[in-house]
Amino acid sequence: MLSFCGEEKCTVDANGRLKLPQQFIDSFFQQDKSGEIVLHCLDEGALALYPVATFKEMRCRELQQQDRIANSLLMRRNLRRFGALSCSSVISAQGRITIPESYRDRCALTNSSSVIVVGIEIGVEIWNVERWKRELEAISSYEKLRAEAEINSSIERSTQL
Amino acid sequence: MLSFCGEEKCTVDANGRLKLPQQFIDSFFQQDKSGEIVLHCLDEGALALYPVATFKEMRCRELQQQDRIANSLLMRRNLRRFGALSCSSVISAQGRITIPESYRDRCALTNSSSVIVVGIEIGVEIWNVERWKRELEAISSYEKLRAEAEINSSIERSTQL
DNA sequence: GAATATATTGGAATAAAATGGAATTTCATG
DNA sequence: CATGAAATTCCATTTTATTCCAATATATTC
Repeated sequence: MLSFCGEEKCTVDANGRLKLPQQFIDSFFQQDKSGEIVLHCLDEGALALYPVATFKEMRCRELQQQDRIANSLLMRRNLRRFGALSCSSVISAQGRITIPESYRDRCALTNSSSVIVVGIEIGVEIWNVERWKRELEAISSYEKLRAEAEINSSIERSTQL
Repeated sequence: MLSFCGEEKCTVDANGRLKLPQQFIDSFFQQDKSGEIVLHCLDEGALALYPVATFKEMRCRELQQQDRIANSLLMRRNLRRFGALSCSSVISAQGRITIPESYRDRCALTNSSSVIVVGIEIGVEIWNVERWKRELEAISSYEKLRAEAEINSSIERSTQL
């Protein structure tokens, strides 16, 4: 069974909680028996959920350079980005997670309304319905550009032989 | 559970005291049973709170070069910056800290009004609401530039296959 | 140096919100 | 159509936040 794959519609309840689809719950518990996960707001305007180990892997290098923090604005900004926009949570016995209010606002996940939960192989992302539609379009148009560029450069190369 | 993560709204009371969110209190006591912390005014116009050990770690390298102090204006200025704009405090039994008046002024934290407490992985920062909004925008626009550059160079590379 | 006034700190009470859990409904499957 | 699982809603409990008051410490004036 593939982990963290698929796309499902869910609803955020009146208190800002989200019941995850069963398959994703299983995927998270498979990686971490405690059900502990990290919520991280992406700049694209969606909320990513990662197993704790996956997130720590992403962050470990930067956190080793503490002595440079005092004198680097760029480093402090990075700490802010990951500190402020990430928090940990535990999947409850009911399979729910609570999304902090500021994260709901940032990711346009309104209470008592539908969201899309998307598997991303190493975790899941929670998207506002409208934003997810646009993201899919962006993915598609990028692929078209890249494909076109690849074909064009191939033809150009054959004319230079 | 991740330390020093998340973003929360709090209020400074009429006497310049701030009740920290429980999760941050826990993070501080986890690092230092005494609840002793360092307050440091950042040049970005926010107030950073670090566990004492973390602050010392940030400062130790510079403080070891005492022999150079007499001959370096830059070093003396750095000593002033960290000396004058840092002080230690203890989290009270009620989970509150008192912010010195001069620090409140510098960081635009007015009494009886809301502030944002931001986790930065190694400590927390206390921001004026408006300033934090601008800081997030700065972080976000930097990310967007970086993302755009990444996409462009990726397309360029697919023409070189 | 003492008395009064002022500011500062600590703590408790009330109000609000978040959390956990159960019950009902819905959906899918046999 | 029946059964089981999952999802949603609702309610009770606990935790957290805010406000207010008392006690202590500090400063000022006489």
